[in-house]
Amino acid sequence: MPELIEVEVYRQHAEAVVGRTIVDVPRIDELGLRGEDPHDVAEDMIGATVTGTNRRGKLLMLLTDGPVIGLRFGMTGRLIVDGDAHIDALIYGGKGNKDVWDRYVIAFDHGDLRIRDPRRLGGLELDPDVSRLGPDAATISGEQLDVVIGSSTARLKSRLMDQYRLAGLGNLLVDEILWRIGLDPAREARSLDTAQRHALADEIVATVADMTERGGSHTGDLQEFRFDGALCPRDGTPLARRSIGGRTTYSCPRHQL
DNA sequence: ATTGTGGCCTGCCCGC
DNA sequence: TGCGGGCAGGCCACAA
Repeated sequence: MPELIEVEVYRQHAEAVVGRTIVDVPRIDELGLRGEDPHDVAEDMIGATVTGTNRRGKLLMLLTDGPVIGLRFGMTGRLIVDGDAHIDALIYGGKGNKDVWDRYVIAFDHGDLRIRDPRRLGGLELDPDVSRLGPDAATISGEQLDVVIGSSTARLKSRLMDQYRLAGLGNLLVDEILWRIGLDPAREARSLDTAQRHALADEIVATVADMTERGGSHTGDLQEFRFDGALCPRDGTPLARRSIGGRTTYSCPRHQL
C-alpha cells in the first residue's frame, strides 16, 4: 500500500521515537535483509540512539548516533509506533491486523516500533545508499523531470516509476497523475517535449499534495474506477486495462494521448 | 547501459 | 463450505 504519501506519514509518526535508545530487536525477518545476517544487523542497531528521521521516496530512515536504519514497506507494510497503527483506512485488504505479521520490531528504552507486513515484501537495511535514488517526487521541478525523462525509450509510466530516476511514485499515483494530465502511460518517455515535461512535473507535485490532503494514494479520482469495464469518470469512455512495466494500468484511451 | 520480464511472499476475493 | 486460480499500491535479479 505505501507510496510516497504514506511513507511520509509514517515518517512523521516515527518522529515520536527520536531521543530513544534501541535496547533490543526482538523480531527481524531475514527475508528483507538483502542477505545480511539477522543477528549481525540486530547487534549493530542495539545501543543506538535515534537522532532524527528522514525520507526519500518510499524509503524511511531513522537517523541514529550509529547506523542509519532504512525501512521499506513493500506493498503491504505498515508502521506501528508504540502499538498505535496509523493509517488504518489504508489497510491492505481492509481488515487484517495480526501480531504475527510484525516482521521487524525495534524495542526502545520505552515503547517500540514495528513493521507489520503480511506479504513480507518490505525490508530493513542499515546505511542504505540514498544516492542511488532519484529526487523525491513530492518536490520535483520541471528541470529535474526533464533530466529524469531524458532521451529514454522506455514507456512513460515505467520511467516515472523507476525509483533510481524519480523516487516515490507507485502504481496508483502514476496512473492518477497521467490520467489527470492526459498522457498515455504507454507512450515513449522521450516523446514529451519540454513544455509537457514541465507541466508533468507540476502535475506530479500538485497530485501528491492533493492526495496527501485527501488522505492517501488511494483517494485519487481514478481510484474507484480501477476495475475491468469501468468508464472514465471524466468523459465516460471505457477505460483501458493493460499491463505496463509489469503493473496493472488503467487509462482513458480518449483523453490520455 | 538500458529496458523488459519473472519471481519473491502471503492474504484475499471470486467463481465453481 | 471448500478449493483453485488470479490478483495485489514494491522491489530485485536476470536476460536480451
